[in-house]
Amino acid sequence: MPELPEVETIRRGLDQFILRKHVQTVQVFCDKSFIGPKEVIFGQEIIAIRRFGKALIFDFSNGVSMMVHLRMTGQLIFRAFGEESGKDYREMIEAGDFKTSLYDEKSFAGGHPTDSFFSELPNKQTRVLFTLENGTLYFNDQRKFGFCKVLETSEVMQDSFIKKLAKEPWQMSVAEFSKNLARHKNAEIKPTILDQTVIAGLGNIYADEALFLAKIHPERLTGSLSETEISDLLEAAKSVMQASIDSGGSTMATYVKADGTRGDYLQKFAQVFRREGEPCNRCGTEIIKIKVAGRGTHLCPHCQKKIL
DNA sequence: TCGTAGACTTGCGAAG
DNA sequence: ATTTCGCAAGTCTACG
Repeated sequence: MPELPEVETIRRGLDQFILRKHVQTVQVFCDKSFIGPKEVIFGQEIIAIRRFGKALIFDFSNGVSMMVHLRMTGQLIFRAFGEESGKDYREMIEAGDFKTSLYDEKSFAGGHPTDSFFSELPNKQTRVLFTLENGTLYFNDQRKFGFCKVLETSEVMQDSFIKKLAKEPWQMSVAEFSKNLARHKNAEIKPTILDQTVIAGLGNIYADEALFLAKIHPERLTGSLSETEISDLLEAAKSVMQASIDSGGSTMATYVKADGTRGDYLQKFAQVFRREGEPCNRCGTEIIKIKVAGRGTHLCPHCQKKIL
């Protein structure tokens, strides 16, 4: 799931609920999903929740940190004590009380949208359960690609993933983006911008959306982009991700409004992603879906020409 | 060094 | 209706 905007939304939500709270216990249901000793965070206060690209870092009061990466299907769900069934939460959502906020006073959910957002927890997909002072945080993951990893706070920046991560589009100059792109001159532009060491935060959805906005065909060779196109692409990456963050947490807010139907965010905001067969909002041409570097890829064949 | 295919893992929905 | 199969919002590794 979660690309940068969703992870940032989760970070903000967790700030509301669990910052300054103490971890009482940690239960690990799947060994693969929790790396390192869990005991070192027992009793510790969460003093910060940071984000680097799509990764979250929880800092504890004893100089220990925990990295959480949701990969494709991870979720983080907080429920205050007594809200474990999730029933009231769903009723509230269905009643339409959910406006722009992603959460009420008692619950929060973010990540890959599934029924786990409002059904009873823990469930079959719960990999790790954190008991805090005020409620329970569930790390759920349909597949087991995501993970929690305990490490020293001082070692966070040396982590193999964090260390290689490029800047996020808001911090990156056109010159730096251009330089990073130049390392992949002969690769197609789409896989190049999915590379987190080139630019941080884009995943399959926002890569397609950014390329559409910048009017660049995903199979164009990276080295063929003009300076203007590179600049437009960087702007587009900022724009599509910022819009998603500003929408107040796309995945959650719109998912629940759709009464359990998946992809309402996409119906509402996406210009190309999962819109194959539908008309381009810009020119009316039918959006197509192709495969680029092994990934499903959506584009408007009129707005995004392969050859200039 | 660079580039792509495969692996990891589970469940869903389309296809037959 | 039941079974099969391709595919999925991510990243690392292996191999040419």
